[in-house]
Amino acid sequence: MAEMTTDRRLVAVATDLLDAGGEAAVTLRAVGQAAGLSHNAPYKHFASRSALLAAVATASFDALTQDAEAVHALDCSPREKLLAAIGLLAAFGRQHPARYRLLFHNADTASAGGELKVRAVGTFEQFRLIVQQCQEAGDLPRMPSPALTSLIFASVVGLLAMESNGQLHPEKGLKSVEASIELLLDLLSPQKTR
Amino acid sequence: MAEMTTDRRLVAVATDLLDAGGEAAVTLRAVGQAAGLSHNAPYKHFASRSALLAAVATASFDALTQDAEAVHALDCSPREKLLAAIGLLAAFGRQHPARYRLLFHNADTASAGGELKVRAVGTFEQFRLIVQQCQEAGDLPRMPSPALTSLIFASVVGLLAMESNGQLHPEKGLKSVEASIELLLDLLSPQKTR
DNA sequence: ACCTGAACACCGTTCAAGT
DNA sequence: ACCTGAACACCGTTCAAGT
Repeated sequence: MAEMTTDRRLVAVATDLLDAGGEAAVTLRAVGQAAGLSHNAPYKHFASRSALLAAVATASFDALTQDAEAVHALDCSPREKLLAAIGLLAAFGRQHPARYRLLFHNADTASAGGELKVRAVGTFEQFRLIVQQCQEAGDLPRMPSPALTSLIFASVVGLLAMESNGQLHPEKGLKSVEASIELLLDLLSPQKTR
Repeated sequence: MAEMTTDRRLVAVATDLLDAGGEAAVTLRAVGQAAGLSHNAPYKHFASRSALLAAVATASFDALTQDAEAVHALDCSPREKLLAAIGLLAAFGRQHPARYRLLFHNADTASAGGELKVRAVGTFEQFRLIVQQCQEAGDLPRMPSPALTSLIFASVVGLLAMESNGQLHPEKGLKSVEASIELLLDLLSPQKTR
């Protein structure tokens, strides 16, 4: 921890600022100061503020992928794995809303390519492997796993967006993210016995 | 058109700037100038930049609701209505990505209440009415319509987010937003005969 | 009631130096 | 190679005036 390249420290500091105060709080001046450097030092490691945020996103996708891999390695039923992986994403979105937005609802992230895109695909791939296991166990319909995974993944992303937007009103019959996803999985299940 | 209160003109100008150049382009100086006023005039009508953007969001939810009402009044099958309403949302997200983000993925919009929240609920309600018709026609499972609507609505929102993020790769077997939604509706359909 | 202009404290970014 | 400090052109916001 103590021995960290300046690049990594800048990314870590920017991540903390993002989590603590939202995207507006990630100013290069604040990043520099928190890293014990001048307001200008970030430019020696990143081409721009956007590039720094892209590095934050890349690292976050990586962390998310690692967590999903850990879930994949868990010794439990595929359906439980899938729910755990979804819970992972939900927890991330709730605990770090600004960072979650950077990963899934940001224009710059969207138009980025290279390393960032590769890492995002990696996160998705972990989910796909778990969905595939669910299919093999008969918990989800037999069909190409990428199409099914993107549908389930999108549902989670959309539900989290609605929750974060305060558009999921339990008092009006709208279920929580978790309950909605369980409902979806039940409706998709080939044996509708649950 | 020519006779417009200053409030409305400011909202219209801000909307155009948002659509044309993204959220960063909506500066109060640019808004004032485009409206033929000083950079300071917006403050006489809106408490802050956030308040102006909230007014933009409110008006956009309104327009979206009106369009959905028009679809609801269409003379076609419920399923076609639902697909048309979803197409409406998809077209909006693709044609005005920055404004779409303001409506569905913005922290300030999320924490807003009052008029803005009311309008957002109005948009959702139009979708719910159409979903309910689908249920009555036997195209969707019988269950409380709010829970089913939020699930379908969230899927659309999430798929659009993934598409906009470039995370929907057709070459990798991930279907388009429209194809994914049709897949979802087919999987949800009580009579799996389609 | 509605608008303007100057001013303040910020920002991202650039550039000429420093070690 | 890595960092600093001054400077530039922006911003949101405030405030004292103007009509």
